[in-house]
Amino acid sequence: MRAEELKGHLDALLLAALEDGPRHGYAVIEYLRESTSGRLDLPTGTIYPALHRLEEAGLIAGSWSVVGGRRRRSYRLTESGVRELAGRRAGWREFAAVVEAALEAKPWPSPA
Amino acid sequence: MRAEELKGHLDALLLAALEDGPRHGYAVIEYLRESTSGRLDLPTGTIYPALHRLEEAGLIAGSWSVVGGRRRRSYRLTESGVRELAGRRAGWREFAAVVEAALEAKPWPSPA
DNA sequence: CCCTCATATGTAGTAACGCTACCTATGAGA
DNA sequence: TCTCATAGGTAGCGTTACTACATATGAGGG
Repeated sequence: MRAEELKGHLDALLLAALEDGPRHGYAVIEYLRESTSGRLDLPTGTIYPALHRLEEAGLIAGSWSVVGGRRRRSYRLTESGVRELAGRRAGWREFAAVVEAALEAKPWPSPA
Repeated sequence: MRAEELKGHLDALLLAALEDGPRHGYAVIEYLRESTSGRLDLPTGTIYPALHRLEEAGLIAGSWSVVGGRRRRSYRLTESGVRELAGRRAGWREFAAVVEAALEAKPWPSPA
């Protein structure tokens, strides 16, 4: 699946990916791929700028480290990020409900 | 709710709004507002260009008429539009499933 | 008669954001 | 040596919903 239609929802997924502890960008990609059974495979050109945006917004905090000779930037949720994630989750449910209402506002909603 | 987060999904809603018969732009706005209990109130600057796009793409077909002294452009789904709508509905379900998987995937199941 | 509102359609310009394509660098394994 | 997986990054593009504005008619109130 392309992340094209993710517009406006990617941030929520990134925050969720950091909810159970810090991860670096590459690991976030793998996490999202695995947690969606391979259906969501984001390109690095999508992930890294998005993480920078979230850091700039103060929702996540990054720190450099070196593991196995490779430098990593690990991100953790800030307090603000935790609140934002909660709001995003609620926002998603609201959004999904609205789309489903509009999409399925049909006299035959369920198979007889 | 703003349609900002609709990016990539608005077309599906517009096609769905025309599924049970032709409507003109203004009526589409009202339909979407009512079918979502007022939660989705789209500005005309969003609707009209979007309808033009869909017509250009051959998914809907428009025709002018005059009702009560006011000109209207009514749109109906083309065959291509009907197929597109089916695909969009399937696409939505897939998309929603992916987002929910990523949003709710927890390595540590919440049941305490 | 005038003014405002609801109806009805439209455009111009802007901003957001995920994309493609590309670049750099290290460690492991063939 | 060569390629792949790992790890980070940027530049520029295309799409798309937005704000703000413009036009026009009919109905209703003052």
